[in-house]
Amino acid sequence: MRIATWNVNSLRSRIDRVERFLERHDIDVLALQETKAREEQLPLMGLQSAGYEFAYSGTSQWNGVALLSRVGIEDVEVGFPEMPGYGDPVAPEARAIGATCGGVRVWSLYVPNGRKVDDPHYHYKLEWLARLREAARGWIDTPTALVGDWNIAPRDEDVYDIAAFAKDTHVTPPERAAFQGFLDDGYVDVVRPHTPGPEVFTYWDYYRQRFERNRGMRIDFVLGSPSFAERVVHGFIDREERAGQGASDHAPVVVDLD
DNA sequence: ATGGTGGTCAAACCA
Repeated sequence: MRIATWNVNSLRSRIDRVERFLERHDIDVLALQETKAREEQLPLMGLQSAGYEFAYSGTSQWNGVALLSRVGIEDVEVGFPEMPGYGDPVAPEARAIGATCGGVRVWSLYVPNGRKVDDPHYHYKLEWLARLREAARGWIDTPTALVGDWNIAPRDEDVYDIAAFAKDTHVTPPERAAFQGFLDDGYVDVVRPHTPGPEVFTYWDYYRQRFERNRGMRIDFVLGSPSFAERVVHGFIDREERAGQGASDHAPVVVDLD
């Protein structure tokens, strides 16, 4: 079984790329983030005729998470839809959708963007991660994958120039500690062992030819529970998907299970 | 400190 995650930065504007990606890599389950549409706006006919079922949660033009599966999709659950108190048009959205696909629990995650250190969104991000971790502890003994855009670069080598991020989110100790918490609980970054070397990125900003210069960040991850991780035989980042006209700013991340 | 590009939806906000 082959599972992928991709921050697609608008599903409608990239539906052709999504369909080609699924076909090119023979994907069974695809977790999407930043779908940027209400469910009724989504162009699903081609995907349905290709045999994919769909679970979606998105209430505005921003964000939105989805799961596509051609190996079944059961017990769909929307996670963390609302954390009151921020009075923010973005925060009330659901940022996680989970389903059991082919016997594996997959959570498509869009971890909040903290914007600036100490911005209310930054604190919201940390709080959201703490709540996710609490829930994820309960899933550790089942085959579970927490996949998606974590908006955290866990190591210095996960950004193109750590000095350039001195005052930025994504690399602060509290964010990294939040990410490490999942590892401490037993989740495993199942892709990194298959992508050796520093500066192996999943995201490159659209500006200033960051992709062409490989000035990127590694912020998209597949964290597997032990019973998931032990089934992973391969993983890779589809860097080619970031190239050319009409690319998302994120590349898909793919894992193979036995 | 700002601005660079791209998406949504047609001004301003988000990444």
